[in-house]
Amino acid sequence: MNLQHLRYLLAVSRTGSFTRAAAAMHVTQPTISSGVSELETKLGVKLFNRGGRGVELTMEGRSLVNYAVQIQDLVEEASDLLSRGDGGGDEGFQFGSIDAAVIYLLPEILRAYIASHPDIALSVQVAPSRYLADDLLMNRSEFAFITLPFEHARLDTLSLYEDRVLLVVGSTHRFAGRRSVTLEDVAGEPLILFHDDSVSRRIVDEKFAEAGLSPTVVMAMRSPEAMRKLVEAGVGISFLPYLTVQDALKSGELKEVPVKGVNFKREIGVAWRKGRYFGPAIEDLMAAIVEAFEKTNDYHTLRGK
Amino acid sequence: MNLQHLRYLLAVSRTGSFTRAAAAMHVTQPTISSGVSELETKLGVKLFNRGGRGVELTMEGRSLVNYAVQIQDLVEEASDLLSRGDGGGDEGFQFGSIDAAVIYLLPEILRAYIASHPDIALSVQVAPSRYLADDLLMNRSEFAFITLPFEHARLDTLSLYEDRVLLVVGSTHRFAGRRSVTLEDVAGEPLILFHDDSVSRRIVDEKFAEAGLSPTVVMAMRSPEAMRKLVEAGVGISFLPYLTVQDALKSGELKEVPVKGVNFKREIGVAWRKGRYFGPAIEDLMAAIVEAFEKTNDYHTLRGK
DNA sequence: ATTTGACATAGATTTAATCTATACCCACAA
DNA sequence: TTGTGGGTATAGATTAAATCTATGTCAAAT
Repeated sequence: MNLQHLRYLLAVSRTGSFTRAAAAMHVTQPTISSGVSELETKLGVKLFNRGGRGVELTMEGRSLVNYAVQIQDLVEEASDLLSRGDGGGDEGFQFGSIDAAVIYLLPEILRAYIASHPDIALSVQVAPSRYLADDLLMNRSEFAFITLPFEHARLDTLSLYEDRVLLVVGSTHRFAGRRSVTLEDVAGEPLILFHDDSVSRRIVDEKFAEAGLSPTVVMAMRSPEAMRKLVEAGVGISFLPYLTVQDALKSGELKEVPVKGVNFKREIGVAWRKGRYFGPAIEDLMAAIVEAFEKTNDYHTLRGK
Repeated sequence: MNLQHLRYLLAVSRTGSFTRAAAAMHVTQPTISSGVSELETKLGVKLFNRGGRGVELTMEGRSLVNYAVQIQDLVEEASDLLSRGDGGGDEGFQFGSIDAAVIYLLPEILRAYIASHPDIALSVQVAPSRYLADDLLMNRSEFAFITLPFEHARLDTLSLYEDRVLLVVGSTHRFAGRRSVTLEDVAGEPLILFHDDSVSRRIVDEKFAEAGLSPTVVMAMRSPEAMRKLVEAGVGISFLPYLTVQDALKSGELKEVPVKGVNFKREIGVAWRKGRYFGPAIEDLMAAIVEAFEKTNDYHTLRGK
């Protein structure tokens, strides 16, 4: 398969005919015929149903067209970028992070990096893990701090930090003084949890399911800050990562209550596109990060160096 | 530029040498040389700095490598899909929607569609507009209901429905009986607004900025349902789309208060990847949608048919 | 049945990719 | 400096691929 084949495929799908596609591509009709039929042979599927009056795409043809459009767009975008001359991008880059990491894990590392790289403009995108993964896949960010485990065929991940997920209640809640509670106790309370597309939520759901319990979820949200406020206000109780509630625990606005037989954990790590080539500015930051978390060796192993 | 060129580029970037890349690709070294130099000529940029001891990527080279990896992945994914034989996908598809649309605009259309297409399994992804756009671009969904205006070079959009955005307050709030309030009045109240990556939020922010006011935003969220609950509970007041609060207004749990000189609107529409080829099952649903909103002609114009 | 508008096939021709052989370049060491 | 080794560039021959011209075949419409 090559790009020419895909161009012919698209021309035929647009025009609905080999002959008209040939005219549009400024080649002769047999050229289109053999191009398409070579594609069909290579892939082992029929792409068009030939009729006496033009052709129409098969199911498989449609699938391939949808890929071909994407591939062509990428090729065009790449050529445009480089031909225009601003293909460097030495002056800054963007990375992604879940809010917990950017608030509690990164400040010191970033401070040092910015001090030693005054000419590099950093841009941080804060969002939930699954959206950061899209940014990575679409080249909108270089790497991202996300919640693990996060399996994706095109991403490499490296775990950096393990965080406990605690049951927290408002300081006036009736659980506030308890030495511990059971999972049954928790299931009977109004719960404020992460949305069900989040890793932290999945961990909690699994435990309830194991125990055969169905908790009462009164609100599902994506922002731990908002959840913390609602728990403090007594709207419900919640499972939140230690990082996001440590200050509220110290100040006494929230109370941790151990849950018998339950020990929730989540990992925070860094993810990047497999095979991605980092420039020196980015490689420096990655080095600082993996050093801060003492994962330098793991990182080099993953990057194959 | 063709796929072979990109393969050579990647091989050189991996091995750090034309000679080793040649060995890895089972061709001779001059083949790599001419392939790379042809790429460089076509694009008008130098991709590698040649030194006496191997080569290293330039800035532009790195950019192109990052595209090349993506392009190769797509090509591979497409071939795998079709070669494996399950390239059809006639039995169902996924589309995206913001929650307001799926709750208030679509039920009747979907009911009719499912009745007439019993063998098609629909899957709906509910998320904010910007994330739905990613799903479209990455071929994870066929089309999506999003908030407009939403400009993107690779997406076509069609506006379907215009929705008013209202100031709503809890039934016991001191604004509840007022005939109208001013924007200044609103700026002094605790406000619960959408996150600042949402279209509806942007509309509101712009109006405040025009008037030179800086409102007190006590909470920013993505879920209008959660926002509605908080407004009903008296935590603050909010600007919410009519669609999402119509029931609460009728039941009296919320009150609308007109704001002098302000008339917020947002549009809901459908978006899809430019040039995307819909199968008959999808085309049927699109037809039902554009007919329900009386946009059939606009749709055909956009699709060029 | 015949005509017409299309796609398929064969063989010649042009074009592009690749190979062999050799020239050249740079860093490093004597 | 001057050779030497590891590495890339260039030329010309060769092979493979893409495309063209000419013609065959098929299916729908009349």
